[in-house]
Amino acid sequence: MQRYNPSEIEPKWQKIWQDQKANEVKTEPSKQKMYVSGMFPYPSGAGMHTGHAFSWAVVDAIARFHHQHGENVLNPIGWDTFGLPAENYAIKTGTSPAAATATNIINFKNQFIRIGVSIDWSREINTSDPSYYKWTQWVFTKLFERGLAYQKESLQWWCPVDKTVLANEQVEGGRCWRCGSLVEKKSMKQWFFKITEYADSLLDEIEDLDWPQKIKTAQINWIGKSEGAEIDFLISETASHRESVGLLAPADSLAADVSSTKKSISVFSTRPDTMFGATFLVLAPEHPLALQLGTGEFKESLKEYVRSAVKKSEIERTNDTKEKTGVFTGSYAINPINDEKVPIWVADYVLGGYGTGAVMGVPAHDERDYAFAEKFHLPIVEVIEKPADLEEEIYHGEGTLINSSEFDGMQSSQAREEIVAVLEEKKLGSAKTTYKMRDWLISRQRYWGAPIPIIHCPDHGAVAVPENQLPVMLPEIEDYAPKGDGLSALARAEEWVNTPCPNCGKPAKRETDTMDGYACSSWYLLRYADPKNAERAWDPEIINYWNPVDVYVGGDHAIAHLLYVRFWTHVFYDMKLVNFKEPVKKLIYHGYINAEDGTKMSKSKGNVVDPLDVIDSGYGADALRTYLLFMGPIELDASWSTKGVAGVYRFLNRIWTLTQQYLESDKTSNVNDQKLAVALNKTIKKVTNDIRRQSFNTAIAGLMEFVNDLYKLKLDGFSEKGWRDALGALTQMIAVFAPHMADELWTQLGGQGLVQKASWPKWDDSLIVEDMVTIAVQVNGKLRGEVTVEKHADTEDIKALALAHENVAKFVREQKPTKIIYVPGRLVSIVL
RNA sequence: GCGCGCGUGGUGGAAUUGGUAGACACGCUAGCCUUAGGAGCUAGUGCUUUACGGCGUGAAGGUUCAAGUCCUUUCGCGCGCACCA
Repeated sequence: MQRYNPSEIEPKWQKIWQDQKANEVKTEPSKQKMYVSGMFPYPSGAGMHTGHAFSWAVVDAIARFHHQHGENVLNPIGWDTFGLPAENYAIKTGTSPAAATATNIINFKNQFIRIGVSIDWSREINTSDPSYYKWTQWVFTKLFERGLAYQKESLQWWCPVDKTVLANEQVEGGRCWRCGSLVEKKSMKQWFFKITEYADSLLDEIEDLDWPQKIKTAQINWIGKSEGAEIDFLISETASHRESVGLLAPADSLAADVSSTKKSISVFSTRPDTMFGATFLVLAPEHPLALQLGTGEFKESLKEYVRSAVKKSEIERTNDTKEKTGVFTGSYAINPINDEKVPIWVADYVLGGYGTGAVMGVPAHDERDYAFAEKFHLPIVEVIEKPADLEEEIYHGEGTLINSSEFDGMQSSQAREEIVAVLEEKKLGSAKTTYKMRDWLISRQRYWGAPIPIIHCPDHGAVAVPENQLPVMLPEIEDYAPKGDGLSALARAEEWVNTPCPNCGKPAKRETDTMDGYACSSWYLLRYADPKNAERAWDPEIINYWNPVDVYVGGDHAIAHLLYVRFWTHVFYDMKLVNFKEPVKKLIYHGYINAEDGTKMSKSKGNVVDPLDVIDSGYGADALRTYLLFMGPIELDASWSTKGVAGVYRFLNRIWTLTQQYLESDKTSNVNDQKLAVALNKTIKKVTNDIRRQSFNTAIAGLMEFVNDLYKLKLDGFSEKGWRDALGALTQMIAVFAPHMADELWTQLGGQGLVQKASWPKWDDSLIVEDMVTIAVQVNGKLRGEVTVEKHADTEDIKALALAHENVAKFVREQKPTKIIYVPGRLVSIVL
């Protein structure tokens, strides 16, 4: 008997799939399409890890399942190759990032082939290939045309180690997402994408996405919409007249929307209804007016405070959240609702980057303002009636207004609108919505990225490189390292930098920053559908057939990538380049595979499981993939278990052995055919439905159960037809998880062509219900027995049978049941 | 602090709409078999009890004939955001 030997059959079938181009698909609008993709990998030198294997075990199970349903399945792959690791490696070793990337791609591609994923290799894309980044640059120029790409001087996150700026989304807990060093704030002129203009649009569509709730919530929180009002507090002349001229100098750094000519400070508040309780103003240390408001004796301490606060890292400032610090400026402002004079303070608990960088302090109804007022002995005025049973000092809920002159007695929700109306009339405020999300900072002072296609002309300013001059090729250079002067290595490629202005032909200079790698990954899901198009980024007709992606699989990038890709698609929709707003219908966000001890796999701990080692050690790719999906629900984190792989291998081996036994035996009988039919139809139904809802672990459990049944039933025998139906369907179903073995067994069983070309087995519901069904019997909610009845038995007969049951009768005794409930096919509940 | 999710055997987990809790697998125990292989096969395995039975889904209440599932309170864990006004 032939033994199950994955190391022999897996390479054999991988070659056949390659030779037959088995997974290449064409755009055929008449056919039902299915587009499934994993998040394309960054091909690192270390090779594929278990996370990749897991992602693509999921992707491939879905792809193959739909393929077997006769759908036109697109399962592409590409390489996300721009970025810091390749560049840092290049700097360290002196090889070019392009060369290192090319080697890594070959390596990764071989590894993907070895796990047997049904990828359409004709659609492979690579973001650092000029034929790809030409179109990334083209998108940039389109955004620029629409005013969605712009340059601005502002304070930005700067990674001192990688010597580049970072987007907000790339700063994790105050640290660089790549190297983990503490980031700093640096004022630089940078390129941005105006994602804030799409904040509402992105927010509106979230609800309808078939995405995990936690990702949707994370995005909603990140966008952070809050509705309220912007309110102007006039600076009191009496306190600051001596400084008035100097005070009104234009803002120099942070863009707070303070119109200095109006001599006022704007604050943002979601609670204008509490305005009568605003007893002070607080400015962020970064606020453009902060220093200028200093008067007399307060000037020095203010200067000192601002200097140290701005220097402090964001981490330091947020870590000591308990103790509030701040200084009085010596100036006052007028509360526009009651004309009260309130002191202006500067404190670092107010953030420079949110709202206007200034707040009105309402200590009675805000915990932070309360802590601040307590510490500095500022007046606390209650303006919303506190519920009687509330024990805390501060009430931040809604309620009835008090101490608010003509608004007394009004409900806060109504007062909010009326107070804003009054302010609007006085031209001292208006309703306003703010967002936590900032514009997407996309320039990087690094070499290994798509050059920003802009030429700076002395006469015309920033000019987009015309489409016929794209791509702006990355020049070959010797030294890739950034020098920390805020310029990328490209700035030193003089021949490349100096170029005529596309408008006037006069000498001009290229932009030397490159684009954030996330720009490249914001449209690749479109390019897969039309990967070879040299005329344009994509043909809308093709994209509108394949896209949006039906199922997108990944375990990372909850905010950054998954928000950016939505943003670009919304823009493309507005540009009429696609006919859908959302790029991804269903998102599967799977968990991590941890090491055997439950901790994160890491090279330094030496607990990394290399998927290729698992394959090579003899278990094979089929066992690896099946095990990864059997570990548990895919959205949960799981810990690797070597014993677990062995168990799944044993299961595959049992299928193999059973098939060989059938092929070698000549004895047939049909004693168990009926039981077999029941088990088979049940299994097909369960496995089909489980795979549909991505419950792979239970689908595999169902197949295991079926195989166990086959072993038990075969002893007495099946007919030839019984065997063929069972093994044929089993092979087709296991193909989703263990495709190599499936094709091998399918061929041995005499199947024509590849398993995936045969249509998925169907079940017959009428065959699932056995003639006799077991009904549980409960007395007062406790299980007391079981009765076996015919499937169409009469309800009254079943109830009678239940009461007659020996053990049941023992518990019922003389008592007369008050109620007998029958749940068809399941149980009888007797209530005494 | 706010938001989201989760608590089930020795372990990973199952129970799709309230209807026999613990499927399937790992581990463990016993037996059989052997061309000693990463074997294979068979049976058993929630806790407790000699048994009948009793108890069991983080804890405490509640709704119901019936609750892992629904409601209230509470404890613990994980993730995301975090002085966002």
